[in-house]
Amino acid sequence: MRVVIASCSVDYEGRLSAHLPLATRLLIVKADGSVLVHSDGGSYKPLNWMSPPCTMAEVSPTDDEESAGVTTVWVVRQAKSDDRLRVRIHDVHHDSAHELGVDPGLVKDGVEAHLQVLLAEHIETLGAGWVLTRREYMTPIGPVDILCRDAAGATVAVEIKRRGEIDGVEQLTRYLDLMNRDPALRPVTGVFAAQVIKPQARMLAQDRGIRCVVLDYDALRGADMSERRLF
Amino acid sequence: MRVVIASCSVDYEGRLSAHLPLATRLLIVKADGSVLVHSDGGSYKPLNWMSPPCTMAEVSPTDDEESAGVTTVWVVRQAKSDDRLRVRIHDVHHDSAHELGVDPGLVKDGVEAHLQVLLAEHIETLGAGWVLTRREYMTPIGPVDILCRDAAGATVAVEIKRRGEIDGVEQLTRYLDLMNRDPALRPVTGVFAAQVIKPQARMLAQDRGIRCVVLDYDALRGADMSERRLF
DNA sequence: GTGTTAATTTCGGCT
DNA sequence: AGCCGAAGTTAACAC
Repeated sequence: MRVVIASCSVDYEGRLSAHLPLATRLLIVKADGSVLVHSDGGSYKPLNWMSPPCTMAEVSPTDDEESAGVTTVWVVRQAKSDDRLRVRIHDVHHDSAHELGVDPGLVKDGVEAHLQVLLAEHIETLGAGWVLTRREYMTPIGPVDILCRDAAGATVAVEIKRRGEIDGVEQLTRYLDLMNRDPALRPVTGVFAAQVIKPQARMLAQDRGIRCVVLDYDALRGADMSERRLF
Repeated sequence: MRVVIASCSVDYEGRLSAHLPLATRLLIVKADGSVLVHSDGGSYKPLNWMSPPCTMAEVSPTDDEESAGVTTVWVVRQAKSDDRLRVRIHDVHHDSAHELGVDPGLVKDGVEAHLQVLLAEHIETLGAGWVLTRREYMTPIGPVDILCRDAAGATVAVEIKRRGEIDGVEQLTRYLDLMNRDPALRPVTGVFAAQVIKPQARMLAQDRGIRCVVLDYDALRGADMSERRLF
């Protein structure tokens, strides 16, 4: 990986045309030839970039560029499309290369989908005698995370979030409104399940007769592990 | 902006939990306190990050961490949510800070939206006597870029792309199918307009009775400029 | 490989 | 400020 701090202007031609006026920026050249142009702000998205597979060539500036103060030009070309990036470098403040090796990669955990699977497999967490009807129950306005029946046989719609906020309660409310217009399902009650439920969301749920359940992810996973060991 | 190359492990807790095992990576700390963790591959998306507004604090490792070889720990906290990032740094291969100044920002040009405005203002480019009905004509499956009438008064739907590829033809086909089911609009023909039209897209369009038009962006802009000067 | 959908999406435009 | 939709989206997963 090569890391460069330099004043430069950048032009991209591809799905659109884009131009970056002269300024000091961070340039990153990765091992696969991909290039990122970052400013000292914004989010993780670069101002400009070229995705792999691509090739990076360092060429001499044209006469016009040289008289404008350009010392080096990077020409980056996409291998499959005809996207191209031209980085006109003026002053270089830093330039270093580093051997990083392969990255073991990100391990994600506790994502909503995983919580959903675990809760569906242990639906009795919500109450003794509860039975799973199905996961991802499709409605015209989207899938209900879990549909199940309580001990009395009444239908319950469950909305699962890692963090319970107001928009999750709104989502569940829309599902409940819809399903309660269906004579075959009515009456349907709601459970809002999350690892953490924000006070505002809890208030709103309470106000709408929706039960809030705080999920213990480690306990659910633990129960799942020990159960799998038994069979 | 601070640029660090170091072996580190990273843990993120927030909307999800994520862990990066020990490896050498590029760490970027921007002026607003935001942090990016990049590997030597992948796309422009970092392996892990913290978006502004956030605060970054360098703290001493715990005893456990220190005995595991950790020399420094970065604790990054989101200002508004309780997202947090913990970067456990082992060996530092590079560490430098740079003053970048404000970035003038990206200038986009030739984007589809601009083409759409220009073509709408010069719809006679498609044929003498053609009249604009409206831009961004909404349908249940999305907006049709331009709806107009040809010299004979027949309705024409125009799809505009900078680069005409197959998916653009598919998109226009969906609109045409839909609109031709509406007795009030029927019959609706299609024009696929782009600065460049790929042979495969042209073949598909031809096969479906869709007319292809190559747009000359500079000519459209030129016509627009000279016209604006007149009034 | 191809298509479909989620994302710690980000980003811009509009109400 | 919030809502909606596009993005040079990217990335993971199903088929």
